[in-house]
Amino acid sequence: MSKAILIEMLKEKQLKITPQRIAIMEELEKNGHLTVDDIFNGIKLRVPSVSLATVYKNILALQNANILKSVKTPTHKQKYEINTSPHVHLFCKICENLEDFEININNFKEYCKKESGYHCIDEASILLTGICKRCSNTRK
Amino acid sequence: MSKAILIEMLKEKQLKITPQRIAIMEELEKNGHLTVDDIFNGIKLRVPSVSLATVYKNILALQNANILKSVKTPTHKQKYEINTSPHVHLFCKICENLEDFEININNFKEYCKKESGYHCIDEASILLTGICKRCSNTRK
DNA sequence: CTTCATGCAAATAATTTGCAGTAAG
DNA sequence: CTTACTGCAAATTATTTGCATGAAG
Repeated sequence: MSKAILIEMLKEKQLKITPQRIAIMEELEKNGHLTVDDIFNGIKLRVPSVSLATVYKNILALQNANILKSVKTPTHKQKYEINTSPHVHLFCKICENLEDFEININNFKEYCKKESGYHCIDEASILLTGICKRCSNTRK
Repeated sequence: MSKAILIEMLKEKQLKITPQRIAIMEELEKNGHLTVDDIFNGIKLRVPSVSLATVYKNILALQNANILKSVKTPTHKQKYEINTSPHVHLFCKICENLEDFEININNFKEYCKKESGYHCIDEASILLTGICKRCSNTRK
Protein backbone atom coordinates (compact mmCIF):
# COMPACT_ATOMS: atom_id res chain seq x y z
CA MET A 1 0.00 0.00 0.00
CA SER A 2 1.36 3.39 -0.93
CA LYS A 3 1.39 6.31 1.45
CA ALA A 4 -1.25 7.97 -0.74
CA ILE A 5 -3.66 5.14 -0.08
CA LEU A 6 -3.08 5.28 3.66
CA ILE A 7 -3.88 8.99 3.53
CA GLU A 8 -7.03 8.25 1.57
CA MET A 9 -8.15 5.77 4.23
CA LEU A 10 -7.78 8.41 6.92
CA LYS A 11 -9.55 11.10 4.89
CA GLU A 12 -12.45 8.80 4.18
CA LYS A 13 -13.02 8.45 7.93
CA GLN A 14 -12.54 12.19 8.54
CA LEU A 15 -9.43 11.59 10.58
CA LYS A 16 -6.67 14.17 10.39
CA ILE A 17 -3.53 13.21 8.53
CA THR A 18 -0.67 13.26 11.03
CA PRO A 19 2.84 11.87 10.72
CA GLN A 20 2.16 9.71 13.79
CA ARG A 21 -0.82 8.00 12.17
CA ILE A 22 0.97 7.44 8.91
CA ALA A 23 3.92 5.97 10.76
CA ILE A 24 1.72 3.59 12.76
CA MET A 25 -0.01 2.38 9.64
CA GLU A 26 3.22 1.96 7.71
CA GLU A 27 4.78 0.11 10.60
CA LEU A 28 1.89 -2.34 10.75
CA GLU A 29 2.00 -2.81 7.04
CA LYS A 30 5.69 -3.63 7.00
CA ASN A 31 5.47 -6.07 9.88
CA GLY A 32 2.40 -8.24 10.16
CA HIS A 33 1.45 -8.34 13.84
CA LEU A 34 2.76 -5.90 16.38
CA THR A 35 2.22 -5.04 20.02
CA VAL A 36 1.77 -1.46 21.17
CA ASP A 37 5.41 -1.39 22.25
CA ASP A 38 6.59 -2.80 18.94
CA ILE A 39 4.78 0.01 17.18
CA PHE A 40 6.03 2.63 19.60
CA ASN A 41 9.66 1.58 19.31
CA GLY A 42 9.39 1.03 15.58
CA ILE A 43 8.17 4.53 14.77
CA LYS A 44 10.33 6.43 17.26
CA LEU A 45 13.08 6.52 14.65
CA ARG A 46 10.93 8.35 12.16
CA VAL A 47 8.80 10.38 14.60
CA PRO A 48 11.10 10.85 17.62
CA SER A 49 8.65 13.03 19.54
CA VAL A 50 5.92 10.40 19.57
CA SER A 51 4.52 9.33 22.93
CA LEU A 52 3.11 6.01 24.03
CA ALA A 53 -0.20 7.68 24.86
CA THR A 54 -0.52 8.87 21.29
CA VAL A 55 0.07 5.36 20.01
CA TYR A 56 -2.68 4.07 22.29
CA LYS A 57 -5.07 6.83 21.29
CA ASN A 58 -4.47 6.25 17.62
CA ILE A 59 -4.79 2.51 17.84
CA LEU A 60 -8.18 3.15 19.38
CA ALA A 61 -9.17 5.63 16.70
CA LEU A 62 -7.95 3.42 13.87
CA GLN A 63 -9.82 0.45 15.27
CA ASN A 64 -13.01 2.46 15.43
CA ALA A 65 -12.41 3.55 11.86
CA ASN A 66 -12.06 -0.10 10.93
CA ILE A 67 -8.54 0.40 9.67
CA LEU A 68 -6.88 -1.74 12.33
CA LYS A 69 -7.87 -4.92 14.08
CA SER A 70 -6.74 -6.34 17.36
CA VAL A 71 -5.52 -9.92 17.51
CA LYS A 72 -5.89 -11.83 20.75
CA THR A 73 -3.16 -14.37 21.34
CA PRO A 74 -2.56 -16.70 24.28
CA THR A 75 0.25 -14.43 25.46
CA HIS A 76 -0.72 -11.43 27.51
CA LYS A 77 0.41 -8.88 25.00
CA GLN A 78 -2.25 -7.59 22.68
CA LYS A 79 -1.28 -7.47 19.00
CA TYR A 80 -2.60 -5.39 16.12
CA GLU A 81 -2.79 -5.77 12.37
CA ILE A 82 -3.88 -3.60 9.49
CA ASN A 83 -7.01 -4.88 7.77
CA THR A 84 -6.35 -7.16 4.86
CA SER A 85 -7.88 -10.11 3.11
CA PRO A 86 -9.78 -12.75 5.10
CA HIS A 87 -7.52 -15.02 7.08
CA VAL A 88 -7.18 -17.00 10.27
CA HIS A 89 -4.29 -16.88 12.71
CA LEU A 90 -1.87 -19.66 13.44
CA PHE A 91 -0.04 -19.43 16.74
CA CYS A 92 2.95 -21.62 17.51
CA LYS A 93 3.05 -22.61 21.16
CA ILE A 94 6.80 -23.23 21.00
CA CYS A 95 8.18 -20.07 19.40
CA GLU A 96 5.04 -18.00 20.08
CA ASN A 97 5.11 -16.66 16.55
CA LEU A 98 1.86 -15.62 14.95
CA GLU A 99 1.21 -16.07 11.27
CA ASP A 100 -1.64 -15.49 8.87
CA PHE A 101 -3.28 -18.19 6.80
CA GLU A 102 -5.48 -16.80 4.07
CA ILE A 103 -8.74 -18.62 3.74
CA ASN A 104 -12.28 -17.73 2.87
CA ILE A 105 -14.51 -18.31 5.87
CA ASN A 106 -17.80 -17.08 4.51
CA ASN A 107 -19.24 -20.57 4.29
CA PHE A 108 -18.25 -21.28 7.85
CA LYS A 109 -19.80 -18.04 9.09
CA GLU A 110 -22.94 -18.69 7.08
CA TYR A 111 -23.24 -22.17 8.51
CA CYS A 112 -22.81 -20.94 12.09
CA LYS A 113 -25.36 -18.22 11.57
CA LYS A 114 -27.95 -20.61 10.20
CA GLU A 115 -27.46 -23.28 12.84
CA SER A 116 -27.08 -21.07 15.88
CA GLY A 117 -30.02 -18.76 15.32
CA TYR A 118 -27.86 -15.68 15.67
CA HIS A 119 -29.33 -12.77 13.77
CA CYS A 120 -26.18 -11.74 11.96
CA ILE A 121 -22.47 -12.43 12.08
CA ASP A 122 -20.06 -9.75 10.87
CA GLU A 123 -16.71 -10.61 12.31
CA ALA A 124 -14.88 -13.88 12.76
CA SER A 125 -11.77 -14.10 14.84
CA ILE A 126 -10.13 -17.47 14.54
CA LEU A 127 -6.92 -18.50 16.24
CA LEU A 128 -5.47 -21.96 15.84
CA THR A 129 -2.75 -23.07 18.21
CA GLY A 130 -0.21 -25.73 17.43
CA ILE A 131 3.38 -26.19 16.32
CA CYS A 132 4.78 -24.51 13.25
CA LYS A 133 6.85 -26.31 10.65
CA ARG A 134 10.14 -24.83 11.77
CA CYS A 135 9.68 -25.73 15.43
CA SER A 136 8.62 -29.27 14.64
CA ASN A 137 11.82 -29.72 12.58
CA THR A 138 14.03 -28.24 15.28
CA ARG A 139 12.75 -30.69 17.86
CA LYS A 140 13.46 -33.84 15.91
CA MET B 1 -20.47 -32.40 37.05
CA SER B 2 -20.47 -33.59 40.62
CA LYS B 3 -18.03 -32.37 43.23
CA ALA B 4 -16.42 -35.82 43.19
CA ILE B 5 -15.54 -35.44 39.53
CA LEU B 6 -14.03 -32.02 40.08
CA ILE B 7 -11.87 -33.52 42.82
CA GLU B 8 -10.84 -36.31 40.48
CA MET B 9 -9.75 -33.77 37.87
CA LEU B 10 -7.51 -32.06 40.39
CA LYS B 11 -6.04 -35.30 41.69
CA GLU B 12 -5.23 -36.45 38.20
CA LYS B 13 -3.07 -33.36 37.74
CA GLN B 14 -1.49 -33.70 41.21
CA LEU B 15 -3.04 -30.49 42.38
CA LYS B 16 -4.08 -30.24 46.00
CA ILE B 17 -7.77 -30.26 46.76
CA THR B 18 -8.61 -26.93 48.38
CA PRO B 19 -12.00 -25.34 49.02
CA GLN B 20 -10.90 -22.35 46.91
CA ARG B 21 -10.25 -24.50 43.86
CA ILE B 22 -13.46 -26.42 44.21
CA ALA B 23 -15.38 -23.18 44.56
CA ILE B 24 -13.77 -21.68 41.45
CA MET B 25 -14.58 -24.75 39.40
CA GLU B 26 -18.14 -24.96 40.67
CA GLU B 27 -18.67 -21.30 40.00
CA LEU B 28 -17.50 -21.67 36.42
CA GLU B 29 -19.65 -24.69 35.95
CA LYS B 30 -22.78 -22.97 37.16
CA ASN B 31 -22.24 -19.87 35.04
CA GLY B 32 -20.74 -20.28 31.61
CA HIS B 33 -18.24 -17.46 31.15
CA LEU B 34 -16.88 -15.42 34.01
CA THR B 35 -14.30 -12.74 34.59
CA VAL B 36 -11.81 -12.95 37.44
CA ASP B 37 -13.96 -10.53 39.42
CA ASP B 38 -17.12 -12.51 38.73
CA ILE B 39 -15.42 -15.58 40.13
CA PHE B 40 -13.99 -13.72 43.09
CA ASN B 41 -17.31 -12.18 44.07
CA GLY B 42 -19.22 -15.36 43.35
CA ILE B 43 -17.18 -17.55 45.67
CA LYS B 44 -16.72 -15.04 48.50
CA LEU B 45 -20.03 -16.20 49.91
CA ARG B 46 -18.86 -19.77 50.27
CA VAL B 47 -15.17 -19.10 50.97
CA PRO B 48 -15.17 -15.68 52.67
CA SER B 49 -11.43 -15.65 53.32
CA VAL B 50 -10.52 -16.01 49.65
CA SER B 51 -8.26 -13.37 48.12
CA LEU B 52 -8.12 -12.06 44.59
CA ALA B 53 -4.50 -13.18 44.31
CA THR B 54 -5.52 -16.74 45.03
CA VAL B 55 -8.14 -16.61 42.31
CA TYR B 56 -5.51 -15.39 39.86
CA LYS B 57 -3.02 -18.04 40.93
CA ASN B 58 -5.56 -20.80 40.63
CA ILE B 59 -6.85 -19.69 37.28
CA LEU B 60 -3.26 -19.93 36.12
CA ALA B 61 -2.79 -23.36 37.63
CA LEU B 62 -6.07 -24.68 36.29
CA GLN B 63 -5.29 -23.41 32.82
CA ASN B 64 -1.94 -25.16 32.90
CA ALA B 65 -3.70 -28.31 34.01
CA ASN B 66 -6.03 -27.92 31.05
CA ILE B 67 -9.07 -27.70 33.27
CA LEU B 68 -9.91 -24.10 32.40
CA LYS B 69 -9.66 -22.09 29.23
CA SER B 70 -9.49 -18.38 28.71
CA VAL B 71 -11.86 -16.72 26.30
CA LYS B 72 -10.77 -13.51 24.63
CA THR B 73 -13.61 -11.16 23.86
CA PRO B 74 -13.56 -7.72 22.24
CA THR B 75 -14.09 -6.14 25.66
CA HIS B 76 -11.05 -5.66 27.82
CA LYS B 77 -12.10 -8.09 30.50
CA GLN B 78 -10.73 -11.57 30.15
CA LYS B 79 -13.24 -14.38 30.64
CA TYR B 80 -12.80 -18.00 31.64
CA GLU B 81 -14.70 -21.22 31.09
CA ILE B 82 -14.39 -24.78 32.26
CA ASN B 83 -13.47 -27.21 29.50
CA THR B 84 -16.42 -28.84 27.83
CA SER B 85 -17.46 -30.12 24.46
CA PRO B 86 -16.19 -28.44 21.29
CA HIS B 87 -17.83 -25.15 20.58
CA VAL B 88 -17.32 -21.69 19.16
CA HIS B 89 -18.21 -18.40 20.83
CA LEU B 90 -20.84 -15.96 19.70
CA PHE B 91 -20.42 -12.41 20.95
CA CYS B 92 -23.22 -9.87 20.61
CA LYS B 93 -21.86 -6.41 19.95
CA ILE B 94 -25.00 -4.79 21.32
CA CYS B 95 -25.53 -6.48 24.68
CA GLU B 96 -21.94 -7.81 24.90
CA ASN B 97 -23.21 -11.19 25.95
CA LEU B 98 -21.14 -14.24 25.14
CA GLU B 99 -22.72 -17.57 24.30
CA ASP B 100 -21.55 -20.99 23.24
CA PHE B 101 -22.52 -22.69 20.02
CA GLU B 102 -21.65 -26.36 20.00
CA ILE B 103 -20.17 -27.48 16.75
CA ASN B 104 -17.59 -30.00 15.66
CA ILE B 105 -14.63 -28.19 14.15
CA ASN B 106 -12.34 -31.11 13.47
CA ASN B 107 -12.85 -30.92 9.73
CA PHE B 108 -12.09 -27.24 9.76
CA LYS B 109 -8.92 -27.75 11.80
CA GLU B 110 -7.86 -30.62 9.56
CA TYR B 111 -8.38 -28.52 6.46
CA CYS B 112 -6.36 -25.62 7.87
CA LYS B 113 -3.56 -27.92 8.91
CA LYS B 114 -3.32 -29.51 5.48
CA GLU B 115 -3.48 -26.28 3.52
CA SER B 116 -1.29 -24.13 5.74
CA GLY B 117 1.61 -26.51 6.21
CA TYR B 118 1.46 -26.19 9.97
CA HIS B 119 2.84 -29.27 11.66
CA CYS B 120 -0.02 -29.79 14.08
CA ILE B 121 -3.03 -27.92 15.38
CA ASP B 122 -4.34 -28.72 18.86
CA GLU B 123 -6.46 -25.81 19.87
CA ALA B 124 -8.98 -23.70 18.02
CA SER B 125 -10.34 -20.53 19.48
CA ILE B 126 -13.16 -19.13 17.42
CA LEU B 127 -15.13 -16.02 18.23
CA LEU B 128 -17.87 -14.76 15.97
CA THR B 129 -19.18 -11.25 16.49
CA GLY B 130 -22.63 -10.10 15.47
CA ILE B 131 -26.06 -9.41 16.86
CA CYS B 132 -27.98 -11.94 18.90
CA LYS B 133 -31.60 -12.79 18.30
CA ARG B 134 -32.90 -10.86 21.28
CA CYS B 135 -31.06 -7.64 20.42
CA SER B 136 -32.17 -7.76 16.82
CA ASN B 137 -35.79 -8.07 17.97
CA THR B 138 -35.47 -5.23 20.45
CA ARG B 139 -34.25 -2.85 17.77
CA LYS B 140 -37.13 -3.40 15.38
C1' DC C 1 -9.17 30.63 13.37
C1' DT C 2 -11.42 26.33 14.72
C1' DT C 3 -11.11 21.81 15.68
C1' DC C 4 -8.76 17.87 16.56
C1' DA C 5 -4.31 15.48 17.80
C1' DT C 6 -0.18 15.42 20.53
C1' DG C 7 2.72 14.76 24.56
C1' DC C 8 3.37 14.94 29.18
C1' DA C 9 2.32 13.42 33.73
C1' DA C 10 -0.80 11.50 36.71
C1' DA C 11 -4.56 8.14 37.42
C1' DT C 12 -6.69 3.81 36.97
C1' DA C 13 -6.96 -1.16 35.94
C1' DA C 14 -5.30 -5.60 35.65
C1' DT C 15 -2.14 -8.91 36.94
C1' DT C 16 2.03 -10.72 39.39
C1' DT C 17 5.17 -11.45 43.03
C1' DG C 18 7.43 -12.21 47.73
C1' DC C 19 6.85 -13.97 51.82
C1' DA C 20 5.16 -15.61 56.31
C1' DG C 21 1.70 -18.47 57.92
C1' DT C 22 -1.50 -22.55 57.09
C1' DA C 23 -3.62 -26.54 55.35
C1' DA C 24 -3.31 -30.85 52.47
C1' DG C 25 -1.33 -35.28 51.65
C1' DC D 1 6.43 -33.64 58.69
C1' DT D 2 6.91 -31.95 53.93
C1' DT D 3 5.29 -29.61 50.17
C1' DA D 4 2.18 -26.80 48.06
C1' DC D 5 -1.49 -23.24 48.72
C1' DT D 6 -3.29 -19.09 50.78
C1' DG D 7 -3.76 -14.25 51.87
C1' DC D 8 -1.81 -9.99 52.49
C1' DA D 9 0.59 -6.06 50.77
C1' DA D 10 3.60 -4.27 47.58
C1' DA D 11 5.29 -4.27 42.85
C1' DT D 12 4.71 -4.43 38.06
C1' DT D 13 2.49 -3.93 33.71
C1' DA D 14 -1.00 -2.24 30.69
C1' DT D 15 -4.03 1.16 29.50
C1' DT D 16 -6.65 5.58 30.06
C1' DT D 17 -7.38 10.30 31.13
C1' DG D 18 -6.90 15.54 31.77
C1' DC D 19 -5.04 19.29 30.14
C1' DA D 20 -2.09 22.79 27.97
C1' DT D 21 0.22 23.29 23.62
C1' DG D 22 0.65 22.69 18.74
C1' DA D 23 -0.54 21.21 14.11
C1' DA D 24 -4.10 20.24 10.45
C1' DG D 25 -7.81 21.69 7.65
